[in-house]
Amino acid sequence: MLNYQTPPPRLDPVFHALSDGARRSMLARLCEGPATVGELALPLPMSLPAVLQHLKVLEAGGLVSSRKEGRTRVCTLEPAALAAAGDWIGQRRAFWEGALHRLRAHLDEDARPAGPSAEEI
Amino acid sequence: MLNYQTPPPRLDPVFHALSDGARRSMLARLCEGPATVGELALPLPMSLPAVLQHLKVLEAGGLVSSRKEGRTRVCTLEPAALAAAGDWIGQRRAFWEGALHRLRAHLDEDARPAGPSAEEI
DNA sequence: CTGTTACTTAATCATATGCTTAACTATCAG
DNA sequence: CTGATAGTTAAGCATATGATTAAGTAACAG
Repeated sequence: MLNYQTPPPRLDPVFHALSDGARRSMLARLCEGPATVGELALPLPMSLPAVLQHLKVLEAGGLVSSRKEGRTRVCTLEPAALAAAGDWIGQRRAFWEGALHRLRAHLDEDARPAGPSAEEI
Repeated sequence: MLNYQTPPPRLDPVFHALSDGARRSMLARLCEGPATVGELALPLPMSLPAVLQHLKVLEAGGLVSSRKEGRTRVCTLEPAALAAAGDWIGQRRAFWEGALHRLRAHLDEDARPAGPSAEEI
C-alpha cells in the first residue's frame, strides 16, 4: 500500500518560494535549526507582517512548517520539498549531460557555422 | 548610496523562471537538444506570444540562449544557471543534514539554552 | 488587573505576471 | 511580385506579489 505521509510536492510553489532572496535567507537560517518568527525577521530589512507573508509562501511551498508555542511561533525546515526541487534539477542535469554526447555527435556530422557551444561546460 | 557590483550569479530570476510548469516543460524539451520557438510552443496550450514571454523569462534567468537562423529562432539550454540553482539547494541540503546531527545531539542533552557554535559553518 | 511582548489580521497600494488579440516584420517558395 | 511561414511587437486586462501602516489578539511579567 503506497500512502503518502505528505502530499507529493507541487514544484510551482516550491520554486516560487525559492525565487526571493529574503525567503532563501529565512531557509538558510532554518537550516541551522528551528527559529521563531521574530528570529527570522531580525536580519531582514522589512516589517514583521512582510516576514509573515514570506513565511506563508514558504509554507505554501511545503518548505517550512510552524507551530504555536506560547505566544511565539516556531518554524521548522521541511526538507522534502527542497529535496524535490533539487531532484528535478538533478534529473534535468543528468539529462543534458547525456544530451551533450548526442549534440557532440550531431556537430561532428554537421558543418557548424560559427560560435562556440560545448566547450565551456 | 552604495553601488554594488554584480554579486555572484543571481538566483532570484533563475528560480523565478523555474517556478512555472510551462517554462519547466520548455527546459525539459531543450534538454533533448536545441529547438525553435515553434517547436517549444507546439505542446503548450497557449498562444505563441505567451511562449515568447516565457522564453524571455528563461533567458533573463540565464537558463536559455537563442539566436536567429533565417526566419526561425533556435533556443539552446544554458546549463550553468541550472547548475547554480541546483548547487544552492545542494548546499542547503548538506547543511540541513549536518544540522540533523546537531539537533539530535541537542535533544540528547536538552538543557542547552542557545548558542550556535560558529565553528562548524 | 495592567502593560509588554510577539505575533496576527486588515486595508491599501504599486508593480509584476501571464495571458489574450490584433497588427506588424522578415524570410522563403513559387 | 504574391502569398505563406515564423516570429515579433503592442495594447489591454485580470490577477498575483511584495511591501506598507494601523489596529487587534494572545500569552506572560509584575
